[in-house]
Amino acid sequence: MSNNNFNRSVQTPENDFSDQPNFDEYLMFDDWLEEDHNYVASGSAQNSVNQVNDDDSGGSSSQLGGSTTNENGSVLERQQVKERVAFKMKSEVEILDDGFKWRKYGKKMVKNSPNPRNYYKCSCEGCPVKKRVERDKEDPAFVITTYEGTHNHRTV
DNA sequence: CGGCTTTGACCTGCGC
DNA sequence: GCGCAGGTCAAAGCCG
Repeated sequence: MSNNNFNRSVQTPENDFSDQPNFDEYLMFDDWLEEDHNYVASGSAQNSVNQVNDDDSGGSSSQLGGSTTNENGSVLERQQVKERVAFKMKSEVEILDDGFKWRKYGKKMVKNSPNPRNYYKCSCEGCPVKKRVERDKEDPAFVITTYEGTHNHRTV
């Protein structure tokens, strides 16, 4: 299954990004739907994010995972949404060489952040994967990347 | 010349 | 029903 290829690349960022000098820290969320909502709506979850980055402890990240299981409807809803993975890392550049080739198709100012959000599609024909990239509103040194979908091909 | 980025406009969903 | 915000499209310009 080629899914594994994509999963592997996002779940072990240190492998793919080891040659990127700026990644002092990174943080990854599996199925970050609820956190994403909180982040956009109020920024409350973002404090947790900062805590994790500040502390870099496994306990904090499990706190994020545990907070997503309280609503019946949203669990079902989440299962219907295509795979989404978000992670935040310390980087000066927004365009990371993650093994795939991306084409920018949009840029948008978002309400809760002074920084624009950039939209990218995988430029491999037929591949449905998209990603959003935005800078942390409080820590511009951090970049928040959200991958949506699964690559149906191997790395470019 | 081809591919990519930029940028404004348009569409859609959601909350009030 | 209206307004707002997010997401996508498409034309034009730029760069290799």
